[in-house]
Amino acid sequence: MAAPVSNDVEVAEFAGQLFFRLWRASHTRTAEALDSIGLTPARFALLNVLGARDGAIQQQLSADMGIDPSAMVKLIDELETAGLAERRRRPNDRRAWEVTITPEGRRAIERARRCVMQVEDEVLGGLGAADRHQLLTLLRRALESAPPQPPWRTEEGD
Amino acid sequence: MAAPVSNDVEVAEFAGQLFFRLWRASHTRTAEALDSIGLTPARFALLNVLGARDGAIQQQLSADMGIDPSAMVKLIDELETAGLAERRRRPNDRRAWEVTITPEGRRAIERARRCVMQVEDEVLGGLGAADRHQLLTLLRRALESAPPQPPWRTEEGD
DNA sequence: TTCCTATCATTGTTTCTGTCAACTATTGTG
DNA sequence: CACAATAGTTGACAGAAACAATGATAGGAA
Repeated sequence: MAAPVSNDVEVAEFAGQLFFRLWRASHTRTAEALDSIGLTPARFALLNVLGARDGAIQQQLSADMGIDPSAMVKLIDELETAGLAERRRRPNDRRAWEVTITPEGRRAIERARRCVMQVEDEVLGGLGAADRHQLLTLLRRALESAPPQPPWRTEEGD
Repeated sequence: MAAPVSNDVEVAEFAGQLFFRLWRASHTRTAEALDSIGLTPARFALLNVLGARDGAIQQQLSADMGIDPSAMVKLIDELETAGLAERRRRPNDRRAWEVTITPEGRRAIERARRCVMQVEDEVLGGLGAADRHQLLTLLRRALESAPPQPPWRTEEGD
């Protein structure tokens, strides 16, 4: 068994590489933590979007998350099977399905958020509270001004 | 034709999601930019490592980059085919291959770095110089203290 | 109305990538 | 010498993602 890889910053000098390594560290741990409550990073990401965009149709959801509509189908299937979300026909347009979050889905969000915040504590643990807040602020500002993405593939939520 | 997806920060409230979205924005643009000089993000990442770890054997390189040894084989093959790197047997241990960067490889690094820095200007363009420096500093510090990764899969360099 | 086109969701297909196990060659060790 | 360990390589396999095709519905034009 090989020794764990060190997070060598010296060779990861570009922002993109830093983003990737931090995302990877966060993603792995998040996947492990969410697994205990039957979620995946992608499912949690969708639940999170539903928490703010409840009742949106699938097209809007896939656009919001930046994933392919066909990937959204599978994701919603998973949530529906788990009883965390439901489809219902949009009254005025029977082509579209509005996706709503169930009460159990809301409870799952709360549990999942605690998991994810704990992971975030681990990943960003080396930073003090002020630095951490500053980092989050800068990340959000950078993202706001970053060039928009093409209508995209599958998102790995966290 | 679907409209470009907005980088909606409101629903991406966790650090992992922000890392992912910023990495994705950076990665796509970097791939496009590097394509014009026959490179990929992964090849560039390896070239970059070779610039600092010239003469290292493949095992060390794959550990440094956090990718599988078998993935490293293919990556080096690509660089060798392009004349940017070379394998040579380690004198004392004929099992191991030392990987060295060629002069052309060094020139490729320079060209590639200009491409990548230009992309970084686009992605982080919304931040002022001071904020940008601050962000990079915080990212490096976070990565240094983040929990080490298991001996991992393929890295998407930038 | 009827026809044509566009939209929403879904399915299936194809392609690609990473993961893993096996294999060769070489080294070190009892 | 026999045996285990290491470096690299190969090929098979599984999973994911992108894309095209389909069915159902809506809206507009003749």
